[in-house]
Amino acid sequence: MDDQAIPLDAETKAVEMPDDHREELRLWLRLLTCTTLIEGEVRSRLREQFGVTLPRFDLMAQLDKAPGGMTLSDLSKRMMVSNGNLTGLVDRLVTSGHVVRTASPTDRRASVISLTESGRAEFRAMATKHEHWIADLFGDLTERDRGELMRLLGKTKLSARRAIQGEG
Amino acid sequence: MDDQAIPLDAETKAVEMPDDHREELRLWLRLLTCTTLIEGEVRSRLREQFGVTLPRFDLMAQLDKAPGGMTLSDLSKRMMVSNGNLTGLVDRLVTSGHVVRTASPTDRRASVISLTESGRAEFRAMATKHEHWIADLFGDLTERDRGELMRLLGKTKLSARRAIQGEG
DNA sequence: AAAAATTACTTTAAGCTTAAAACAAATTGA
DNA sequence: TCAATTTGTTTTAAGCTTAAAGTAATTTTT
Repeated sequence: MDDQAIPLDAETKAVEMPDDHREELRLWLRLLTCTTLIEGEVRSRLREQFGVTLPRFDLMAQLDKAPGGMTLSDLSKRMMVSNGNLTGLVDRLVTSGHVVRTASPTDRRASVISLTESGRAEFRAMATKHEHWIADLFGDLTERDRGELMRLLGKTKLSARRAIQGEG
Repeated sequence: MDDQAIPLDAETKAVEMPDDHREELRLWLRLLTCTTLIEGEVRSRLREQFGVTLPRFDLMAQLDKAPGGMTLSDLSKRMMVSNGNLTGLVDRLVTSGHVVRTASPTDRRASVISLTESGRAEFRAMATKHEHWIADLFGDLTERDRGELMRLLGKTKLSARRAIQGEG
């Protein structure tokens, strides 16, 4: 094998070096930047225009999709946050009148959380605006871009899950 | 123009309805899911294997790239977090001996934050592992996938910035 | 040079978030 | 059946995060 000290250009280097993963790192940082950027803007607009926090909005969004309500465990899985986190979040939303806790008829440990009528109405108004903000934030992507990004993120999601399951 | 009440299938609907942005919403939620998934796993491994939190790691990563140190404002811009947040984060890292504050020679308001020797050594060890984790998490994407995802996220970043600047 | 505006940072209050420990109810297994 | 395990939730302690208000130093404007 030819192993002489021939200078390599950047392209070649990336291929030749067995353990260089700077490219994946840059990809991850860019993904993180996009999310942080958009999330921050959404958070800011929700606060300014509706006086609501993003976690509260996210929780109400989950409940809006489940007319019969959800348990804390369901919410925890869907929202990918800890159970303990939800206890406090739900408490505050109960206090503000957006959601109610109902004893589960089938499981005495669990309670079912649902939107109140006013909570649902308030959420729907916010959700409409929210959807427009998102459309605007992604507005410079073509339909083709969006489809392709969707596909690649789907693949990324599966890859991450595989890596997580494999180790955990 | 033919404007009769002909039933539309889902495909046609998406095209015909002027104000439906569910597709962008789904894209955003998927982006968020990917980030949350990966971030959670990285956070968990950093804690288990090194007893360090993700924000501490992120801060050290910024300082490692700036041998001369950085001011809080620099860090704030780079990390996209508030100034007040950094004050506490830096305080804790000073206490644990990972970073030092030095009075800025040119600006009496500012202090320069830099890694200590041991802080840098510790970070480098973590960073090596971290890079492998990321490579593994993105491991099922081909080189072509990664390039394409990088490009689309770049476009997304610009689009979001445009939408934010335009309103702000 | 003095006033006005900006910049760098800290403090505060409130809320978010997690991990870990605890508890009770439900399920599984012997 | 009864013990062991799992599941649903809460509590606790610590740390993260933000927005807003405040302080001090610097820069810009007049």
